[in-house]
Amino acid sequence: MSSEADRTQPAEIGSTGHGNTRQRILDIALDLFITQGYDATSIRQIAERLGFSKASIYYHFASKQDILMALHYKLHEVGREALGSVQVPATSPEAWMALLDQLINEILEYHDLFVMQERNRAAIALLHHERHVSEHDLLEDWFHTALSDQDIGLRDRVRMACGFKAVMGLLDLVGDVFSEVPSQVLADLLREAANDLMSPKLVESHPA
Amino acid sequence: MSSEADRTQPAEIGSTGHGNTRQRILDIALDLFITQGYDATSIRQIAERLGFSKASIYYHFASKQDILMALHYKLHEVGREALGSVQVPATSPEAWMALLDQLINEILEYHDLFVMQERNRAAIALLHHERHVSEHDLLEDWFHTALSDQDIGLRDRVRMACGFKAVMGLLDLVGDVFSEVPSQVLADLLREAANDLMSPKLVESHPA
DNA sequence: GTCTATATAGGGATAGAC
DNA sequence: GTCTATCCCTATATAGAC
Repeated sequence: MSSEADRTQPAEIGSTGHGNTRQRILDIALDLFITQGYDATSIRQIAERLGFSKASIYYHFASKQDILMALHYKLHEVGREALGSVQVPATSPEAWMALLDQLINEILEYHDLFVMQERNRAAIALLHHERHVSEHDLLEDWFHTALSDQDIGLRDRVRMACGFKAVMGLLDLVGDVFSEVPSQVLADLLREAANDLMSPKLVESHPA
Repeated sequence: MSSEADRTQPAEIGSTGHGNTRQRILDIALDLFITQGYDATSIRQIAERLGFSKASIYYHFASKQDILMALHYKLHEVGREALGSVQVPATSPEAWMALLDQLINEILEYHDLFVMQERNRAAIALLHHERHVSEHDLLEDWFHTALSDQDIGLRDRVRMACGFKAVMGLLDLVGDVFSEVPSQVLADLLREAANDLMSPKLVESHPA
């Protein structure tokens, strides 16, 4: 999919043992960006955890923003991949449910990246603004756009939004409130709930 | 409820016209903290919008954190108020729905404060840590705690969580995706959806 | 209550040795 | 690839005049 490096699949399994320093930096940064936020995290802090000096970071990344960029870009890849199959926004709750189904898988697999994204909206918005990154293959933006479709009845749109936010919201709760629950069990219950939401009990206020 | 000042009700209506500078600072800060984030917002920026110099801010607030604190504290008040009626966590989806009902009202009324809170989690966590603020009368924390109740069946807990997250999530969407929809219409559709979620179509996996 | 000026600290980033 | 040393800038916060 990308141009050269395809060692970017399972994220962080160091090949031999000397480990990819670049990847270690990304792992540490991901953790700190989640717990402290991007702005409150200094290069010094990252270097400290790494066991190296501050300057050494700049051999692997041109700037602090570049680290954020790299993490953010991974989600772009995930988005492009997941959205590869569907192009046109889903205009029915049923089709929407199929998308939520996929989304749940992605969220479970790339949990930390999603959380990081959500907790650093401001910093990432700046990134987009300053570096002219296209946002159209980001999962969250795609869903947002789809929800803006005025051709869908308002009642359906609200329910679709609820389903979407319920799924995204479980992000915080897994590992906290639901830490004792296996992901797959949680995912199934979530799917069931979303499904109920997407097929309302009775219908009357539908337009046309 | 508090000790002395009770001019804190509708938030920002300046009494005469000279306006409460302190309140103007809070309004500006609230806006900037939402759009740029707490860390990325400088005192200089706030002062600039105010038309005053940087130092003048420090006459009204002891520190930048104090500004965040004041905003955060308002949500505490809201929480205490709203939670005054209920003490024991709601152990049934029906009781939970009643709480969501209240929550929707609070969110609509204090929309910006809620958004600010959500977008500056890290900074506010620091606040709690360094200043030993009790979190127990914050709406979001209260709901979180309630959801951890192991006595509630897992299936119900998940649905309660979904309802909660759906309600909280509509926060971002109002004014964006649903900007053309009157709040009350949106609120009603939201209530309807949450209600469906809280009373599943068929039940069998309930424990005891 | 608001100003100017300043103290102090820490951050991002670069230069150049090893 | 990593180090030490350093530059430069901006930020929070304070002192003291008005």
